Amino acid sequence: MAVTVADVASRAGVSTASVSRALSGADGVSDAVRERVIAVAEALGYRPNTVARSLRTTRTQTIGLILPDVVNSFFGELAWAIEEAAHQYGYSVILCNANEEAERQDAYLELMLARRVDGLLLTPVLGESSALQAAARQGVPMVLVDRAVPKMTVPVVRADGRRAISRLVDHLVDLGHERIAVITGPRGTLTGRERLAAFRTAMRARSLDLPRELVRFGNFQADSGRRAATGLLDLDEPPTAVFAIDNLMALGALQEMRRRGLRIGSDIAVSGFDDPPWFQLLDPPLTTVSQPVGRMGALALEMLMEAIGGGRPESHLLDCELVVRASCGEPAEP
Amino acid sequence: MAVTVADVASRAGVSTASVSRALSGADGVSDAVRERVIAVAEALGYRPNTVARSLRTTRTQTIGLILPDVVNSFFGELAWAIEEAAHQYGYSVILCNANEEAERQDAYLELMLARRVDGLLLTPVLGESSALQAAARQGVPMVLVDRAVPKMTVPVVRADGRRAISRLVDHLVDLGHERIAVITGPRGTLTGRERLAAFRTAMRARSLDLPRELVRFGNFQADSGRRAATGLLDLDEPPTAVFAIDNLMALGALQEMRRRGLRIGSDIAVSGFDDPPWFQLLDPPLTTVSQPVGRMGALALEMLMEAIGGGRPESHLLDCELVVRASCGEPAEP
DNA sequence: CTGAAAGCGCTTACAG
DNA sequence: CTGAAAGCGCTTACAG
Repeated sequence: MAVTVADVASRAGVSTASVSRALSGADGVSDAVRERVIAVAEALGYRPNTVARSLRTTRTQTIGLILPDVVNSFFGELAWAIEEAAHQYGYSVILCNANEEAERQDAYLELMLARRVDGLLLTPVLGESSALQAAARQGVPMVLVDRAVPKMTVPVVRADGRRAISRLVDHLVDLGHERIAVITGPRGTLTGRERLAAFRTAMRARSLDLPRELVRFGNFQADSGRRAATGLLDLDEPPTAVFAIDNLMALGALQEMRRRGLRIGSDIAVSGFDDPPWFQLLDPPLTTVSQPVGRMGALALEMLMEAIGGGRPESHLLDCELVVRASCGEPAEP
Repeated sequence: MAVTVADVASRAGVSTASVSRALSGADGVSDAVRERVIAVAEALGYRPNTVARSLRTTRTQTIGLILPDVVNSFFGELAWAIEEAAHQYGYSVILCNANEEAERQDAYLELMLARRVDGLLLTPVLGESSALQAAARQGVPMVLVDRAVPKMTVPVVRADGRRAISRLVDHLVDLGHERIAVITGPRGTLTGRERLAAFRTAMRARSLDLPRELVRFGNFQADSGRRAATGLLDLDEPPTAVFAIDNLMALGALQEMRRRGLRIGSDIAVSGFDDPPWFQLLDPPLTTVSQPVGRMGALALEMLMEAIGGGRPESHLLDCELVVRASCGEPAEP
């Protein structure tokens, strides 16, 4: 039913080889033939079948993107930055939401491999993943984003929050806070551990204590932020400032504080991580550690292109930025 | 390099036909052969090449999703609802962001067709689209989401805001507002026209005037909301309430109001459209007309499955809900 | 420059 | 139940 190279060839009175060459822009065809073929293809409404092409060339011009939680605006933004960059390179992206479940991630990984994607971009979920190890061992071009996996040699692009977190602690301390709590990610995650460690280091640098009860472990989702805030606020001596290490846990914590009638910025200082557009719309606007999401996405894609081309891209660590707004007690902008 | 059916066949001592049958679960193979083939496939790490399968079966188990603006959280949420539903049906989704540009939409459409997606889900951008018309004429299974195209017979799933908008106007009027402004979408869009018309009808039902200067046309993006708010607030007699018909324009309007130091809910009433998670986090939480995004996505996918199966799914119009919070002057919940 | 032919890895009538 | 063979629509050595 659909028009094929054969149709174009017979109508143009040439071989399918010439049609293929003419249409692909390869040389080895006379201008006369090329023009005729192009005209005929146009007239017939020929649309190359990329499935057939892929079978022949073993390239699909498609990459797989597996993200752990797309409700999290950080990953939402990341997905679109990647999609945009991919199209720039002539690649399409198939995307999947692992929902922080290892089995789901692995199932999608298998699916991507069966679909013969040219490369894989993923933010691995917590836990062992045999599929991931296998794919890496097979040499599937792959780049990790935002999360590294302990003993894997796969290149990864991540953001380093240390500098910004240290500046955040300075900011809080300068505003008079000493009892500062942190809501971090699961113990098993590098992201959670690193940000917690950075926070702890920064506190120590200011000679401040970080007692056990002020460290709460969430799971990067809003509900856990709510629960963590509950625990903190119910303390005999609650913190005067709270730092949540992702935007969803910050959101949950804020909801709980609001529910209790606390005024952010005066009754309690709050700072988040990531910088979704609505952070600045909150009252007061939220002070936060912002990751360069767009650059991470674009860079991840470039690295993947390099890997697909047979190279061995290096890992990258980008710097985060402290965005000071009013939620820790600063005067709001006019 | 990768393991193929032929490899499995020779190792199992059967034909490729038997391998295919055994692995696909088709009948026409003895249990003995089936078991042997499965074991061998497993041992060899055989992963079927879906590209080859697709070429043969002319089914790709892939759908294309073209959205106009993924920064808009409505479409972000929609994308993920669709992705989720698609995977339930064993389909993968290739997604593209048309960025509200007709040429980009058409380029992606061509790409999807070349990739031989089994079906297409899209929210058409404003303006003529020959590619869209052509695809529809060719009978490509297709379902429109959120936006209909005037003379096209393609099935569409949309949300009807009329009832909720009428309730919103009642709500505002009951709170004493009479000078109510609306920030609507581009004149050319059905969405914009419909919501404006519904608003106008509701105002008339309450015997209220809607003077020209209180109707502002944006483009569904935050900046235009900001500009519209500027125009409204600069009026000699500014409105006491503003209704923005999408979440981004509401966001922009709120930013401008905040910039001017207006207190939402007391100095000015604001209501939005859609219901991203952070609407309830604003101070005060935003009253809004909420669309059933998840249901729209799931339904769109079901309709597309029907179309792919050769059916002619009917269009659907879902109802919106008015979510009353405090941004129009109601007391906040405890 | 041009074409005949092989082959990418599957699935599926067609025989037996 | 089983297999030999054709064919999906391309691209690309290989000859000429």
